[in-house]
Amino acid sequence: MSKIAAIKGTRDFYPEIMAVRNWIVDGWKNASIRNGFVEYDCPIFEYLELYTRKSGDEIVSQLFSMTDRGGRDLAIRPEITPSLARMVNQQINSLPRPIKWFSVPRLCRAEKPQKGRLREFFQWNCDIVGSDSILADAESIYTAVDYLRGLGLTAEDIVARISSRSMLAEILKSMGFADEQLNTVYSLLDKMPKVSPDAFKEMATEQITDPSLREQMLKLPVVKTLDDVEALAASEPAKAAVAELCELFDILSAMGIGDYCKFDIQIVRGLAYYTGPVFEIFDRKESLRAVCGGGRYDSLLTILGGPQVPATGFGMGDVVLEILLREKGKLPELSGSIDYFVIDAGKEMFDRALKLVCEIRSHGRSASFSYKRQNLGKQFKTADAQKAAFAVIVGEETVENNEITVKELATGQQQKISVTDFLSSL
RNA sequence: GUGAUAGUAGCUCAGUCGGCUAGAGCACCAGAUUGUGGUUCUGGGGGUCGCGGGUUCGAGUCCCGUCUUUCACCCCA
Repeated sequence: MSKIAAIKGTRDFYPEIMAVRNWIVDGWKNASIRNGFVEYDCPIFEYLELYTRKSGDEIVSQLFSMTDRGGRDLAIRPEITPSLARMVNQQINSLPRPIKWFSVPRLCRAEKPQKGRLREFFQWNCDIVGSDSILADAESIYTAVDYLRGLGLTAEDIVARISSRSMLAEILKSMGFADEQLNTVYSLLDKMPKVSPDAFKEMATEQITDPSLREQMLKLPVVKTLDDVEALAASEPAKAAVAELCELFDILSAMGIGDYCKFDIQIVRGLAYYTGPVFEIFDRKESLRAVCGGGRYDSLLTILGGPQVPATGFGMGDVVLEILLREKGKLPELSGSIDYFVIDAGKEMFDRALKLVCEIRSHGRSASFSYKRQNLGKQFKTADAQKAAFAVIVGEETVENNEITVKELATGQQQKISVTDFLSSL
């Protein structure tokens, strides 16, 4: 019989890797909780329409879909935000606002695997629903940076590049662009960092036929600061949008992460549903794809048949994050280990040793022992292989005066102690 | 979906011009020291050389296809 392989783009989490994953997920959960978010979850599959409603039919080729026995079209979740919107919609009138929810869903996308992108991964999501305050956007960005900063990543290591969809739209409109032309410019800006200036001009010439509009648009890549962009804001709405983004930066500075944040007009987040401030977090070298991305999406609940409710949030995947942390040497040494390994000094002491194992366990500490009756050397080897912190020897003196020998394996120091004292010290 | 890259033991790899029964290190298992490990010594298991076809007296090696890996593009919620 041939062996059956794992599906491409998926990972097996052997204990060593599982420890890393747990460490990452625990960090996400802690950061969420200390920033005032509460956890939720939902099914790993949904009606296909939940995703096509938001992203269009083209999305179907990029997710894993299936038909159930009743002929219903379903899909494994490629993201959790539509489910979040569905859940919020269902209880919209009874949930106290702002709703600050987080989740760490396992997601699947039918992608071609490459660096930082797999077909199955975990993604930390934090969302704030029911507030249109710029403070919510600030808190969303702060939470993501707070987590990364907590791992020891400095403003030298990472940067949150921030812009605003609504601001860009108002600027473009004040330049004379029509609503239906906006997506073209978004997509151009998004591609800009990947192509040469000449190639960029060529793309612009191709896609924006009106020469004066094109000339206006080509001013955008030159924009480096919010002051630059303010000079381009010709209309009142545009000025207001710039002012809002300035306020966001002021708040982020007040929160103490100003040095992690940088205005970048190129951040448009694809053609997604974003309606306001948007951001992506990168490594400073920008050799990796974004480790985190998010922004304001005020129309999603409406798209799913709910009322108009403002929302903002972000997602952070585990794949790029792990690569980044490995590169930066920020992954801790993690090893599964046990507290006590109990060794018998002879077959006739084994019952007593086994009893001690169970007593240690009932005190809430981990304990293990060898299944084979072997000499001390072998049992010590096993204790070492299992990375036990202490070895406990049960011998003649245990039978005679209820004493055991406890040896700290790292230092080699050992001492005799009564079983009673030992157990009460646990 | 497009292009490139690679695929030999659990892992990292060697394998000459196509030629005996395909190797090494690490890992794993077992022995050697009869109350002390992590760092000794000895031995062992484990491979249809990704899979399928072709060329050849003979294929890990050459050719074609296919699957998978890695990387980039498209896309990126």
